[in-house]
Amino acid sequence: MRDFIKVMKALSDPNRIKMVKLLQNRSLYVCELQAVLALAQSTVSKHLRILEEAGLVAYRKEGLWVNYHIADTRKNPYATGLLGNLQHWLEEDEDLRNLTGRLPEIKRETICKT
Amino acid sequence: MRDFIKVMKALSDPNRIKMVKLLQNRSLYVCELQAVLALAQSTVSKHLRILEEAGLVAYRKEGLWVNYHIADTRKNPYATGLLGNLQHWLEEDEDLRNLTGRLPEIKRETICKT
DNA sequence: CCTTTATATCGTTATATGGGAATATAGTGG
DNA sequence: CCACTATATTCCCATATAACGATATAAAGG
Repeated sequence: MRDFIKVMKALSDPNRIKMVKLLQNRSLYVCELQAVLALAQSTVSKHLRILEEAGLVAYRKEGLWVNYHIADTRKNPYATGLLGNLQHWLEEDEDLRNLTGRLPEIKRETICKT
Repeated sequence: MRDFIKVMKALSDPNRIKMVKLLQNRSLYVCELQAVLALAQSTVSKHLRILEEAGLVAYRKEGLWVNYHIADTRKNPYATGLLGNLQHWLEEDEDLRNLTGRLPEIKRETICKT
């Protein structure tokens, strides 16, 4: 029950849903997500932690950068189920379309270096 | 997006999850749910409203009583999907097993009449 | 119309959640 | 070790949520 609720709560927030849908296109660095979503860095970091603890995403450290991607270790069956659904759900969402459309312009090199 | 979030939020609360799982066994009156879950009547009523607005449950008025059941109208695809998943998810949950086991003893006639 | 009973809504309170600024941590390069 | 950068954590504020009691509504029967 607790694991199920973790997944449900994680996917109850629009920004976290956007993160998951974006990551289903390709893996992203924290600073890239920050740029696409126009959120404070701390906010992005916190959301990612919630998604990670729900078993929805995972990360790989690359030096100073952290690359987030959809979790492939399917330890949590509810996460697996919802991620599967989300691959076809919300495809028509206007907001999400815009974000996804801007993904190609987003590159760590041009975004993160201040 | 809004509809999706409604479903996720509705299923982010343990008592509402229990309600849905119980209703997947059989339809129940408000007072029956109140008895099984040991919650205040107003609390049960509010939870049911949230579930109903998410498209997860529906009700039928029977005189003074209101009979709630799993929604069959497929207006909300997310509700349909999650309800499908919940038919086999959480089957091992201890807490839920206990509640479901007590369902046969629960009857409107003996519970609701003060 | 009045009473009774089942359910819904309102008001209040305690806790949870999302947001950003500030600070801490970690990795990289001098 | 020091400076710099990306990310994580902490702190605080505003809002959302869940719980209950009290009250309102609705249906049934005198």
